[in-house]
Amino acid sequence: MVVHLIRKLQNYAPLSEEERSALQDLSNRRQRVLNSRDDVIAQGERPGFVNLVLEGFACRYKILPDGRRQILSFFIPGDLCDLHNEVLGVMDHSIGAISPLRIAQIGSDEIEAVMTRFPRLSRAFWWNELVGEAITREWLANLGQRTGAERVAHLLCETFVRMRAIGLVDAAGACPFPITQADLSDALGISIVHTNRMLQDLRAEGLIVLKGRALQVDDLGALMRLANFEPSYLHLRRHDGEEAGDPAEMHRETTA
Amino acid sequence: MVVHLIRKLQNYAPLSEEERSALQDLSNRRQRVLNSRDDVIAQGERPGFVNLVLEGFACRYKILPDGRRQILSFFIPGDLCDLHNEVLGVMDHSIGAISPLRIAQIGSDEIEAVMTRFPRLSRAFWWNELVGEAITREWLANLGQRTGAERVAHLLCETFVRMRAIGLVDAAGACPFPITQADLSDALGISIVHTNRMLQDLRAEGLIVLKGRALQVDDLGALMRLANFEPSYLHLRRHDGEEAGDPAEMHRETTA
DNA sequence: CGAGGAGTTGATACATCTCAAAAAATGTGG
DNA sequence: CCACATTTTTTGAGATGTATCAACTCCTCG
Repeated sequence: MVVHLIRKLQNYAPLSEEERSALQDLSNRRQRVLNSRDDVIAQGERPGFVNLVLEGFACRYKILPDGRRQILSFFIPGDLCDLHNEVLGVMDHSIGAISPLRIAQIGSDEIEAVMTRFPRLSRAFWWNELVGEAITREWLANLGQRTGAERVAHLLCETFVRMRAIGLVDAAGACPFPITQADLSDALGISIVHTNRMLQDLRAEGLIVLKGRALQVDDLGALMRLANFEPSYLHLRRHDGEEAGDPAEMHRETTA
Repeated sequence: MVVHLIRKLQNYAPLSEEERSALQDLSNRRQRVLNSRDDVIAQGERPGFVNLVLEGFACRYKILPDGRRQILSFFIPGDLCDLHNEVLGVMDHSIGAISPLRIAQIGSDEIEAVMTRFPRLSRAFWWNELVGEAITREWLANLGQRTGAERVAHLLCETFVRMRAIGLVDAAGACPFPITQADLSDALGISIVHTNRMLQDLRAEGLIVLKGRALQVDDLGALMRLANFEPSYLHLRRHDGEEAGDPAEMHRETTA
């Protein structure tokens, strides 16, 4: 659904009908469906396309020489991967599907054309890229400074807020969350067992319900406090965080 | 010294005399000198300039709500900070001087003009940005997957190789290294005490000599092996790493 | 209904942290 | 160039967060 991308970009600037349909076009031309754990593109390959996540979760990850895996970021619907990576030539990391995944493969030239035609869209893409970098920096702080419990809580906050921003949190305060505990631990730099225990602590305190590939946040404020989560790095419009908020509001936009 | 920037960019593409003097120009207009620990720009401020490090080390860092500090990257001579950060508006992190520092402050418009006039230089700047992001990703893997000893070794490898690439490693295999152990530990996510002990292990094994704000690497191969250091993410020309190499080679370029 | 993936549990080991203080290096003003 | 103040590095010892190993249970899905 390109609507997720549109919702996200509108955090930066409102888009015209024309701009929105240009995005719709881009995403309709060439699509690809993958299973969980399939690679969108692997370390060592040359990027041919810009990938737009339409449905499902993906991740950027890196395998160390000795086999350890670090997940570098999660992609949720509306996320754009590797807008500029062709400049480097060879991928120094991989992109893989976390869940069943549908993506649009967009040629660099097609993106280029749209960006030339719609300068505001071009700036919105830029903004989007920079927010991605800000998230990576926050992850660095997460791994470097926070305890296991904080890391887990922080990642849940981040993902939940990002999902909310694209309208994927429902009225009950729940959203799809297909990330396994093994994936979480590779993202957070802690063991699976420890991840499991930290999640149970969060459950025991009544902050979250996490089961069946879905995450429900019952007390976002408390979760944010526990994590030292300060959402400004996401550069979204709403920085409140007091309560999960009125989910109805998230549906205000046209559903493309 | 703009020569460091030039050397670095020439890892991507050779630059003409004209292009090099354009860079020289950029860096001569407006300069600024700071003491250790001064901020170049602080979290919350709006970036006004692109900063080019001419002499000394700086770092990008982030202060968590509860005061903990994470260093996100180190800047060495020739590094360009925040080529595009004006898009985000407000800095979500700070840039501070690690050592006495001299920087050039370049207006976005001046950079813009040069990039328009010299497309190859423009692509070189791009490449430079992307290498910066690749380094950040590697740091994530470093914090998430490596042990304390490996982290220390890895950061030393990275810094040493980057210094070598801009010609700042001397014939004895030594380079300036003004980073304190406290800084190292904030970058690596381990305590000062542990950092100290890991450094001593490296010394005891005869891999490095680190004292008086200088780092000498005596066995780069062994250090790289210990760290699981795989330099391809730096996207430099020489990926050997067998021995510190012939430093004379690094002086082949004109000294601007 | 069976199989493999995902989640959970308990027990033990160890890497790393914390606290506290000394030693060494560095900078500064007289 | 010395004396003092400050920062940085080093050391020791005890506390603890997290990893590891191994087993078991519970899902999910074909």
